[in-house]
Parts: sequence; structure tokens; C-alpha cells
Amino acid sequence: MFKALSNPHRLKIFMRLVSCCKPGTVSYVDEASSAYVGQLGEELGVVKSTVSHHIKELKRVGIIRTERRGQKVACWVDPYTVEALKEFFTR
Amino acid sequence: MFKALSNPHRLKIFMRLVSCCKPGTVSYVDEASSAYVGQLGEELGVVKSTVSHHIKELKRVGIIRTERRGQKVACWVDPYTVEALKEFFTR
DNA sequence: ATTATAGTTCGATATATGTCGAATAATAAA
DNA sequence: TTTATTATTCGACATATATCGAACTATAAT
Repeated sequence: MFKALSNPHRLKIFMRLVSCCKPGTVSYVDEASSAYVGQLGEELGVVKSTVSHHIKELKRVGIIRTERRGQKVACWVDPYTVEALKEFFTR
Repeated sequence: MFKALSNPHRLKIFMRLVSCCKPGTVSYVDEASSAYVGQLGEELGVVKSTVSHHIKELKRVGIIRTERRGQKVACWVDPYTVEALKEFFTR
């Protein structure tokens, strides 16, 4: 997970998505708490193939979740994973 | 910081040192809450030059602190940094 | 002063990673 | 069915990173 967050672009994706994430609501998703791949790419200034690659990695380690909605794919952070990361630094 | 923790050896060093770290006691150091460079190298199975490199990196980003004690150099985690990392994942 | 111990710095090198563009796949619109 | 939009996969390539061993520095012991 730390490796996933070690890349500046992936960290920005995480921070962009976590800002609207509501604790304990894994499956809750709306416009405000998720973003589409292309949208993230624009904000970061990288091509979509690269964003897709980063999304895949963040998803692989369990930091984000995705769901296809028509042509687009929505992304949001997994609150449980964030909680686990927080716990890792506790005590 | 996440990049620093993304390396398996550095993560182990962190976990090894953080286990004895007492919150809010930056300068408090004793045998139990710190370790020497060579000692960490033995535990990890890597040569000391590599450990030294990792220690340098963890120190650079503020995760650990070091202090020379005679021939040896003691290492311990900075509780404030750990607290900041915890806060990063809060909310 | 010489030797021993612990750590750092440096250079070399193999491996990993990030990025892009082209080709492909999935879905929606015309 | 054809075209448009969005995303994924793949190959290529440049850059970054981890690691080691040799040389060097610092401190302690003899």
C-alpha cells in the first residue's frame, strides 16, 4: 500500500478521492465522492493509459474500488482500507 | 514519506523501531526503544552499507532520528511524524 | 601509536517503475 | 450497422531504485 501511495500521481488520486469519502460506507458512491478515469487524467495532466495503470495498482492493493457506469468507470477509496492505514500508525 | 516506507527493508526497520516508541517523547531513548545500524542489518540480512543508506533515507523524510553513541549510531522513530501520518488517514 | 569495531560514502550494476502512444475492448449514440 | 466516447492492454524506453563491495571516517581498546 505504501508503494502504491509512493507515486506522486497515485497519491494525488488518493487525496482527490479520499476528500469526499464517508467512513463506513464502502458501497456509497455519488458524483461528489467519486471520479472517472478520464477526469482524473485531466486533473493530473497525464494520458489516460497512465491513469488506468495507476488506478489498477491502487485497486490491486485495496485502496480504491471501481465500478463501470456505462462508458465510464467510477473510482472511490475504500474507507476500511483507510481506517486500517490509520490504525497502522496508532500506538 | 510513503516512498520511504515503500521499501520492504525500510518498512521493517520502521516497524522494528516503532514498536517500542512512546508517544510524545521525541528525545526519550533507551535500549528498548532504539537500535543500532549494525544490529538492524543483521536482523534484515543486508550489509551495513545498505542499511546505512536506508537509515539515511528514513531520516531525510523525518521518520526516524539518529544519535551517535561512541562507535555506534542509535536509531528511533519520531513520534510526531508517526502521529502526522496517522492524522493523514483520519476523516 | 596501532589495531579493532561501527558506520558512511562512492561507484557499478541489475532490476523496477512510470510514462507514452498504438492497438484493442466496451458501451452509447446516430 | 456505423461512429463516437471512454477505458484497458501492450510494447518500448528512459529514469529511478536497491544492492553490493571497496575505500574511507570516526571512535574505542590495546
